[in-house]
Amino acid sequence: MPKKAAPAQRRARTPDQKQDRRAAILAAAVAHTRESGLDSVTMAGLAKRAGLAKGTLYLYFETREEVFLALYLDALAQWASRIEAALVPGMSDDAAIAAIAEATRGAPLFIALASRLSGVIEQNVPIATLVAAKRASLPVYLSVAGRLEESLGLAAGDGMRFGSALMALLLGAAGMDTGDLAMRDDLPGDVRDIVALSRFETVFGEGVRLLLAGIRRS
Amino acid sequence: MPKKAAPAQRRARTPDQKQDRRAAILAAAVAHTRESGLDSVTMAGLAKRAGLAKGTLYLYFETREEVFLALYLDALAQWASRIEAALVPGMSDDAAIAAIAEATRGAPLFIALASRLSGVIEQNVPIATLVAAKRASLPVYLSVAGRLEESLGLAAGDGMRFGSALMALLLGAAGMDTGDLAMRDDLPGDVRDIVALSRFETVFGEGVRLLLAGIRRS
Amino acid sequence: MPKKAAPAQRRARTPDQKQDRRAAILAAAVAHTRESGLDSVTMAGLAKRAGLAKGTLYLYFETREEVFLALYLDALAQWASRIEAALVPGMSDDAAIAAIAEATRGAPLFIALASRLSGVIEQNVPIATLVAAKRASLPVYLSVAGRLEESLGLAAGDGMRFGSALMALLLGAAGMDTGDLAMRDDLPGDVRDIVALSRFETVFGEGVRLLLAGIRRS
Amino acid sequence: MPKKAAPAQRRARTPDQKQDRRAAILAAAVAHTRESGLDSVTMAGLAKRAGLAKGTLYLYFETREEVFLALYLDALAQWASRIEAALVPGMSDDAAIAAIAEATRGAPLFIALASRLSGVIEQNVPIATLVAAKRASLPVYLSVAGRLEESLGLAAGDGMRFGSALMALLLGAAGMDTGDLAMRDDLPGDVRDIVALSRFETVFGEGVRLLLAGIRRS
DNA sequence: TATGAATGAGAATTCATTCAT
DNA sequence: GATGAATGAATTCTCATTCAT
Repeated sequence: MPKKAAPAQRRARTPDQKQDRRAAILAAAVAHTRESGLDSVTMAGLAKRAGLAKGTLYLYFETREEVFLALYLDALAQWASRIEAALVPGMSDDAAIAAIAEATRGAPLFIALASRLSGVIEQNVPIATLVAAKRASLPVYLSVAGRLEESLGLAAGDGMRFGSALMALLLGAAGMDTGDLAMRDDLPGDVRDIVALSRFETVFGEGVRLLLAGIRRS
Repeated sequence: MPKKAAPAQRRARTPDQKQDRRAAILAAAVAHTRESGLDSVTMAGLAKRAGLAKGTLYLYFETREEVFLALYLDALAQWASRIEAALVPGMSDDAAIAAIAEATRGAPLFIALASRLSGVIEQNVPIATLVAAKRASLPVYLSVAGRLEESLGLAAGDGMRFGSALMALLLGAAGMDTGDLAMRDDLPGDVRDIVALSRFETVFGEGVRLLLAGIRRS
Repeated sequence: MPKKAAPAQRRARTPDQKQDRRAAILAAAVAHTRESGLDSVTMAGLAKRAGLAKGTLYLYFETREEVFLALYLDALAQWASRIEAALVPGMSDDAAIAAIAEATRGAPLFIALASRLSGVIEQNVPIATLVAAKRASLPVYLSVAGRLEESLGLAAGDGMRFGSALMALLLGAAGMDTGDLAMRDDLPGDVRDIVALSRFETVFGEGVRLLLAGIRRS
Repeated sequence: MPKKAAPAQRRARTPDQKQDRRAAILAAAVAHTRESGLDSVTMAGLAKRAGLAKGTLYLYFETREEVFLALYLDALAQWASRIEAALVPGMSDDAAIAAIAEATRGAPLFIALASRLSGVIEQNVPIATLVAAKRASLPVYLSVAGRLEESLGLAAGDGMRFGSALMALLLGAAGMDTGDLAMRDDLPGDVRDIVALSRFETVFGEGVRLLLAGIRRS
């Protein structure tokens, strides 16, 4: 007796529907990442979470890395809008530093993705997709740079210089962060002190302060 | 099921000989990394390259990550000595910036290892080894910080503040670097320009300049 | 690093086909065991023998132990049906003893699997699978027990008591069996006699006789 | 500068000293087994525990299995003496059953070793050692058999017949035992009942009762 | 006698991707 | 468009045993 196949997911025919489904996949990825970390994202898990079959994912993204790249673009846009919202013209440097730190604190996904961007993601994505992504990200960078200039009173061009350094600092400080290590109670006190030297909060906060002072002076 | 054994490599019996063998393993790892990248290092490959049996590696390092950690400590020491040798009291800021950039350029292994330090390496190493590593690295950091202070005429304490930010910037700029991407000739011109924005040289160089100006001002 | 894939074996799409494929894997395992013993079963070997890729095995069994557990359930069912077929109401005790011994002789796989059941298999199987297996085996035990009662004229409940002891005796006698050892011609005569004391046939046969006499008397 | 080797263990020269060292190794094995189980015994662990070097072990035992075989002979002797001490002439069958069960309960090492005897140990031991072991164990079996006869009033020869079946039952019941499984609280009630059917205590106790009744009747 | 450095075979499992249906 | 069965490469670590010293 031949059995019926399991009923397939309703097909997405219109561009809007396809866009929705794409968004649903990304949402599943975000949710999974929040719970279990970026590295544990698998295509199978994503599919199940999105209520789709594994193969279907490949109708929307050519590779796993393409999912991450799309995720990155979303996260970048979000981070940018948080930063821009937090920066207001005429604010003090201290306030700006605090605002930047605060906006960044809330964007762990952005940090995780940005760290992997050049190392892994860009190596495994069709060139056309990469070109599109680069083109899509430029205006975001420019926008943040512009906002930095106007809110901090920087000279034209300094927004981008400051922004680039800021981004590097952000990634580096995140990479140096020892995470839960500082909380292990089996660490000797002196070692705990050493570990504390590379806490994200400290390194990033101090670094931003220096960068801002530097851009003012230059 | 009893296994066979077999004599092979001359045995390292004295502490000195054992130290040498350990160093030989690390040297093999460095050589392999230089050719094929850090991620492609496997214990089997390492063993073959060092002319040892796989099991022998585990007499010297408990896990693969412990190899990396040892590698990091060596690379850190080398980087530090390059930096310290390049920094001389009384040098101009521009000269210092160039010296730091130059010293770092020659230490790609250090950068690669540092990037993975907290993310992967520290998660997979016995706590005792980690403690030892942390304790071993502190004097190196302090030494670099001291050298920064004396050569750049920084106030006490500013060497460490500057150094931490410098390290973060270094890692971040390395992480942002798009590597060979900028050289692909199938990239449209506008995209190539975008990619160029995150070249390591540029980002790191500009960033160091800002940091140094900032520490001077603060 | 993306992996390649490749089409190969015809796909099992319907539940029936999947059941067939599952059975084919188990058949491969049985064949291999018969030739080389249970302990030499490897997933790689199984895959090759079944004409499948290694990964495919894991679509049907979550772990190696799950294969063994499935094998056990099959072997149990077979052993039970052999026993039940051999036991007929009204047969003499001697005939029953001979029948049980005979039925068991032909089930070396069952014995091998049963020996490992609690020691290894049950320790490495998802709890849900274990529960299902336990539930599946109960009716078999009950059926054998019932058959023992009706064919041997045992009181209600005595079938299970006798059956449990029988199973223990079976496993123990199999475990004591020295196998080929008795046939080595480099054994001194006196030692050969000692070894003969623990031959499976002897120990099991005598033991069953005692158990049966015991259950009759009790 | 050549370093001194670590001071070696004082040499055992007289037969007594050698015997002592051998005993020390076995004692280490017993201690380890009690803590972590038989399967986790490694030659390296044994050496460390006995305060010897790995190579030294091989001066006293040719293979790992030979250690187990020696362990078995000790455990057998102990179990036999417990059994014999517990069996007194004129005792009731019920008392005898209880005594046997009790004596066995306290000999988990004996059970573990006996289970592995023919399967693994005897396969990996030099034939001469095996012959010696077989010859050494016969008088023990005979002694137990004799004791069974005199304390239970069995006919000549029945002691050995009963004893063989008893041993098989013992091993089999131990092999069927599900150990900690019965205590897992994530098991459904019905499954827990099934698991309980193969508890060592129950199966062995009931089995001995049947065997004894059987030998009385035959 | 004692040491301990060196050996190396051996195996389970994951998961991105493809493509027949 | 959607499905999900099939693929197969890729890698760490253990430990009994040997033998040069």
